[in-house]
Amino acid sequence: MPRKSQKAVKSLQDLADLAGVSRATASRALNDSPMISTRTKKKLRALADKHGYSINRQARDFRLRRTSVIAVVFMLDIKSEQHMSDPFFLDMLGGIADCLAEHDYDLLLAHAPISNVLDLRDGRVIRQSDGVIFIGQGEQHEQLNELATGGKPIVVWGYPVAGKNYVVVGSDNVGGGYQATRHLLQQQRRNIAFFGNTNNPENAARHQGYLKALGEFGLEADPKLKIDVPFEMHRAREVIIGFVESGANPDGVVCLSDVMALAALSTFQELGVRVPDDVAVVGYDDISLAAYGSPPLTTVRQNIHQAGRILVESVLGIIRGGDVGDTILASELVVRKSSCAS
Amino acid sequence: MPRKSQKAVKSLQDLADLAGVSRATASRALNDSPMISTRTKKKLRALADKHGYSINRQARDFRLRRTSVIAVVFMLDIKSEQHMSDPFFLDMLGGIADCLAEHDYDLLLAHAPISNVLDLRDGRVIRQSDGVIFIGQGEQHEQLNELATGGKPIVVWGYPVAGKNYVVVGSDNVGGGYQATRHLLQQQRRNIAFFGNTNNPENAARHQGYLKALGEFGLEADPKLKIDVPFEMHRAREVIIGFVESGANPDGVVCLSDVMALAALSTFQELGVRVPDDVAVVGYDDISLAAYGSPPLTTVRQNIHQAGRILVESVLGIIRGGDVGDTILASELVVRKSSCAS
DNA sequence: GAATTTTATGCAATCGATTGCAAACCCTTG
DNA sequence: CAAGGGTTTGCAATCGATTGCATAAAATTC
Repeated sequence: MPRKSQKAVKSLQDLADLAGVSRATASRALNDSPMISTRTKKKLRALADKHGYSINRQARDFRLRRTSVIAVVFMLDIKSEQHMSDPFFLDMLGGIADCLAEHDYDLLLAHAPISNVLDLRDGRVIRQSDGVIFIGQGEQHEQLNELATGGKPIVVWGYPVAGKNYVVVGSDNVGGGYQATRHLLQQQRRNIAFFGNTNNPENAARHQGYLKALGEFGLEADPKLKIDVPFEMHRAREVIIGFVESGANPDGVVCLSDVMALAALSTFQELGVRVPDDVAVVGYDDISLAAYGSPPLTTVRQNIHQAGRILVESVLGIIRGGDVGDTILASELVVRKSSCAS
Repeated sequence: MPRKSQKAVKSLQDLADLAGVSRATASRALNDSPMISTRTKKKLRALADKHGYSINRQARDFRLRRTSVIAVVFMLDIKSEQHMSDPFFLDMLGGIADCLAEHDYDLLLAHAPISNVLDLRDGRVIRQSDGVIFIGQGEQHEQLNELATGGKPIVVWGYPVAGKNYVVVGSDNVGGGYQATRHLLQQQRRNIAFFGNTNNPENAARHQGYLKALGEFGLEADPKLKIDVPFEMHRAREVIIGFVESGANPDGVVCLSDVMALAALSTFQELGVRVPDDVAVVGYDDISLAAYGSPPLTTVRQNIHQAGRILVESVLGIIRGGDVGDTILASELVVRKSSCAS
């Protein structure tokens, strides 16, 4: 350990004084400007090291009129009651946080339910960030479109909609819904229910995949088998109980999330409906708990962690002025032995 | 909608010009300074409203030499492999985020595994925040102590240790471990295992509660029944398989988290050990999935969301210069019918 | 050695707020 | 009406960096 210096070197000025140069030179030296001689650079770097000087990012960002903050907004739909405690969100958040950290950006989390994203314009999320990542489109496609035209870099996790002018990162939801449904059909199941709210583009696409699979097997969807199950477990349970007691009798269920599927599994068993004998269940997301349900859950995996990284790369791309296009990731059916009879 | 003004009012100076006063007066008016007459205040407020002016927090914070940021560090122990995807973390994060937002603070998330918290001193977490919340003490009691003496406001979620000089918020871990164990003992179970790593104060306290309960029933702990199960599901499974195959034969298990308990449940069943007939399992945390395992999980509930809020109030209290003491929240056993025979 | 080019450094304005102190204003009152 | 007191307001420095432009120093050429 080097001897402690007389007084802390807190600002660039302190450092410059110590080196006998001006603040300007110190700044340029540390930023590796070509205007500065190698000798001076070396000297200043060494001095900075020795005295533990590190730049005041707040001051720098202030001067450069930027924030080094990316806001992340979880579009929790109040009606469908998806919680931020859905492990899906955390996986994604993890990917985002990792990638932002690598690029030296901060993460500002907004998690309150947002009834209208345009309201964000007056708040910190928009004004005090360099860009925003929205997780989910909700039913606010129009508003997102308007926000995007406001000049703030925006990227949305969801599904491309005709006429959008914001950047989308998403997974192949049609394919996911299709694979899940076909898997059930291949087991000779013919009364396949669809659990979940489809009033946002992402979920609508999965439903489209569901219809496509049914079509290939020459089936028509039974509207009674499509119900709007909330994402929250306790409320999901209530709805599913109502569904079963109303006499519905599916032999397969495609769910919009694993949490929902786990609730379904548990509720069916509670009601004496055997899984997978009477009804097979397929989930979505492949959260880590999926493998540990009983029975373990067959589900559609999206690479959420990677998705988080791509979201970040996309906003940063826009900030840098690049021409950023949409990204659609593959979905993959993960078959586990028991939630669907093999 | 009022007609758009000629040019955007972006800075205080713009607003002051518009009102025909100086920047200083505008600043004081918006901050409700007693130096300013009511008439001037009203005028400036109205003008600010009308032209959609809102203060530049970055500039203000810069001037006031503060950041309005509280950092949250999850002390993920590499060895025990607890993930941030443990729902426990998200619940707590939710409480923290809510409360910070109410106080107009930002949240900076640090989630990488931290091998030595003192390393944080050079990073943004410490330098660019007004205070830090640590979730968990890990094995770094000493380092936390040193950090706390560095003058940065710090609050730790964990369990009070003798000689600490940082503020702790935690729950009654001794009581939690005690209740869980006693519950099993009351069902005439006598070979009760303890799953999880106890090398941090929080978990050690739970183990102490476990020992206390055994003692009250005149039992001694069997060291073979205490094993170091990782928090991560897949790894937990491996360890539990090893445990059972080595001939261990507990009739009850106290786990350090629900995720671990769910892994235990599933692994036992996979191995043909019946739950709760052969072995009863108690978890910790009462995550929302706990009620939906099969069988549903008996567990110790901590009010995590509230804990998050208290953590925030505590750091802010320290920042304001208050005299902040520790907080210990109650733990409550939640008995569900099946993971332990009633 | 003087003139010219190249390279390295410094001066000072700037970003948008806050605040101590001085100055201007408005009332009373003698 | 001038002096004295209380109320409002403005001036200008400040926080810690970046950067265009001017200038100084060094290197090159004649």
